[in-house]
Amino acid sequence: MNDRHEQWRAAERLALTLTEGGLQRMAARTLAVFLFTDQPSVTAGEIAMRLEASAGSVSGAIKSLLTVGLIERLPAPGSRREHYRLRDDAWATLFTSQNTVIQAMLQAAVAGIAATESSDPAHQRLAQMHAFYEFLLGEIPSLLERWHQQSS
Amino acid sequence: MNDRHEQWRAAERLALTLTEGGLQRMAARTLAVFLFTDQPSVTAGEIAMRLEASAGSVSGAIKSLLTVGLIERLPAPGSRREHYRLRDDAWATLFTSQNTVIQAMLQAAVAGIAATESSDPAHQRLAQMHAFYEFLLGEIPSLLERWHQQSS
DNA sequence: CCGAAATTTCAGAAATTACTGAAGAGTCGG
DNA sequence: CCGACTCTTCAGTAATTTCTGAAATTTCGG
Repeated sequence: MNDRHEQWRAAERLALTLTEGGLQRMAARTLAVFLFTDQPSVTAGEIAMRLEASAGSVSGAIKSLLTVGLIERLPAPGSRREHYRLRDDAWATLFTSQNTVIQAMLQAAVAGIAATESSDPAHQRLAQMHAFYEFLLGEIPSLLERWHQQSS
Repeated sequence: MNDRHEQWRAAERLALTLTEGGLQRMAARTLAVFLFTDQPSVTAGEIAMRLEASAGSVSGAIKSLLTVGLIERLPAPGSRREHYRLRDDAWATLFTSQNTVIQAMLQAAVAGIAATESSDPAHQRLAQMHAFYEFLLGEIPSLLERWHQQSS
């Protein structure tokens, strides 16, 4: 039930799901390593070995995960290698970053509304779209607040 | 302010945003046409002309939009061509379809938890992940309910 | 400061994904 | 039913994305 092989299968499957969710392939696999490792932190070299991937692609993946805030660089524990680990609020962060798309949709709707006459059917459709994404965006803060309350 | 060219620029920009959100390129551009057209319904041929794309790629895009429920085929008005239009609840549908990823994440977390001992740090991380996505999934029904109440 | 170990960068290769064009299937008017 | 018109399917191609490998850079121990 807890053999390494089974864990590894689960990790690869999760990586595929993360890819569905918009992460790049190698970034997703790297994130899976951060999740499933039995150590408190990992180095780029360990990830490369684990995934049988080149140091270069791992470097790129780590960079992108750092950028979106899913992992963090640890204060060097005297070693030459950089240590990284999954951030505590990684999932909420991932969720939030995906919501930037919502803002973009909202702005696109605004632009479309401005470019159409109110008599144009397109105007109506864009207004509906705008209403939905505005609603959605408004719900997110309280949603995250409820989460933080519940998890603390 | 309401010239066709400006509208078209807005449509192309929205298509790009939709692509960010996970739609395929041509499906996104097709959806933009459904939004910005000044007619109540459009045919595949009109879309192909508008996008300067092949009939084949438009056919594929329409098929995928039908599958996720963003557009609908209209009862044929006596013409030989099929007419399609954006569905009323398209945006809520799009939102919901994106949430299938959340369910997949949840299941991935469950699988990981089952594959690790509780003493393993990975077990803790997976439990946190599970908690977040379970929370998220639980919030969605009431969220959509509030939307339907507000929009009606 | 120098050398070793690790990471980052980047050009090229590989793989994946998306589009086209043509052939085939379906459908409606006559 | 036949013929014309439209849509769909699919194999091949084009384009994009992603990975690798090697060189350059950074960092730390000595």
